[in-house]
Amino acid sequence: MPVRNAAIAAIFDEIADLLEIESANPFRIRAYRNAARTIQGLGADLRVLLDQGEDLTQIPGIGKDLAAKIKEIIDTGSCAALRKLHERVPPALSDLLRIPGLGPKRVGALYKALGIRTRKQLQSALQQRRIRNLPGFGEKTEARILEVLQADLQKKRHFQLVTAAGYAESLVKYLKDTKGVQDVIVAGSVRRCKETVGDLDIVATARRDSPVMDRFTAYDEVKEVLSQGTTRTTIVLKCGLQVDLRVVPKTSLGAALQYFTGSKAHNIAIRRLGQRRGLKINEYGVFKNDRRVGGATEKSVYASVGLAYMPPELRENRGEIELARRGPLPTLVQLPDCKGDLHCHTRASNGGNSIREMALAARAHNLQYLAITDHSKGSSIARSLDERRLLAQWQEIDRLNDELEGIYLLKGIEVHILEDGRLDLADTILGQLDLVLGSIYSDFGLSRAKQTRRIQRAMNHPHFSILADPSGRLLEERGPINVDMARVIHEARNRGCFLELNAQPKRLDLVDSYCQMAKQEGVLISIDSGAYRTSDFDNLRFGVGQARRGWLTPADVLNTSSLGKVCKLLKRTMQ
DNA sequence: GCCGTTTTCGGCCCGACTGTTTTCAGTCG
Repeated sequence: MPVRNAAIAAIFDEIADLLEIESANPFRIRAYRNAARTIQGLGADLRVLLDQGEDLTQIPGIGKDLAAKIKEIIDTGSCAALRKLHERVPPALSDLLRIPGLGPKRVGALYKALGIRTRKQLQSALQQRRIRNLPGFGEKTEARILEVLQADLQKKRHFQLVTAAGYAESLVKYLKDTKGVQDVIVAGSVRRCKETVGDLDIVATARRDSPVMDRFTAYDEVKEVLSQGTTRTTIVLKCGLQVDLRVVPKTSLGAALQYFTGSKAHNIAIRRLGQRRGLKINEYGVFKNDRRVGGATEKSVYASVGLAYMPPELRENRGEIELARRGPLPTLVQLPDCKGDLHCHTRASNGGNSIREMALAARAHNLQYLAITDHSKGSSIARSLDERRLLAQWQEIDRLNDELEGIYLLKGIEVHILEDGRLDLADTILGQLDLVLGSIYSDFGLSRAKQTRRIQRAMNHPHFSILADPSGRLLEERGPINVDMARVIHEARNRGCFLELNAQPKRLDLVDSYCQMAKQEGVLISIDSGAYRTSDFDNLRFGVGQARRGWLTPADVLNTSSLGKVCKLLKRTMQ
């Protein structure tokens, strides 16, 4: 099994953990953490980059030393520096760092003073009250850690964006209805449209006498108040979602929003830029020698370091700052740019509504065209369509196209890509459709080589239009298939076909880094709802959010085109 | 360990809250 980026990032993170417990130079630790984060978000496979002879030190945060370690890990599967570290610090200690309330100093102290290496040893020492007498520990700390261990609270859940956004929107509404409150805005990873969210960050401005913090902790859904101050309060909701509320003066709103939207890596990079200009940037504003020079708006914060306003979805320190320094940022795709939707299901297969209902709902969402793409016969999904039922569906689509104004229905299918790459409907049928989505619905576990070949063969089919659900993943349920996506994207370009970004919250598939790759290759992405019922068209906004995270502009998206142009593009010509 | 319009050394983002402390270290985001 070849070493992948995630494994390299994990090794760097472990080195950082253990160095931290050793109280090593904090900047050296940060260098490992930064590198781990960069590697994880990297669009390209490091092994492939090395094979192509690329210079890894060109990657920000990777210098001579780390480049050599990456090469060592890829070549040998392990890292001598980590092995050496293990001789001094037991590897198990990095697990103790995951326990809230325990940081490197305390984990180090527990190990040095009491020899504690595991959760089990920790729990027994806590129960024997041996920890309260260590320097820096006390009764409260002992009780809190024991509580966390017993309740298994350390398992911090991640929530799908749609779920987190739902909680956030309710809370915003509740907080806005407080005396003296002016603005309440969701920041953090929800604002950046990350596919999963660990906690909510809410920024508010309020008059000094506003009871907003008390109202926050009194919210119906609160399970626990972790900390409460005048400017910051942290709670945990009954569902387990942690929420931070920050209250700042109106003049600091921009700085606070910028600060709490993150990402952390992006902010560090921005503040470093500020530092070089002699500026101090914090959540209250931009300061030059204690004189405020910006911070009322986010735009003013970016302007202070010579950059244009940056959409939240870009703020991941994945090259957006360099991009902004070179010239104007791309104008990212927005929901109203999407003129149609090329993937939905009806009652004919496993959807919940009729074709007419889906058409009317799409029109109500300001879409001009909608492709009906029920499942084909070979899929294991109940009531999938055979040739006979498909022909009947076409007649109904024709009738509706005659009847309905303002929405045009395209005839499509979501065809099952068989294990050997064939499609499970006859060519004569496929040739009569306006578009053919190809999806993988079985044999998820094929080897990388086989899976890649399977998709390439499917795309070879002259009537194949769009690779739907490209990775097949379902968040928290099923991981992505093992496939050489860079190659798939490249081959899609050669064959004139497209990739989908399925906007269902549990899919959000294609991921942002592959969207970027597709953009670079010139492969258009179709942002589709994959709707099963009329309400699912609401999900398109999450697909657009993901596309924006992948730096896509309207020109990079297939369904921003007019109906006429889309039909032309779908009639791909083999190259 | 990385980085460079202070360029091969000497910097490296910044503040809030808690608990254990008598002024601050540790943790967190």
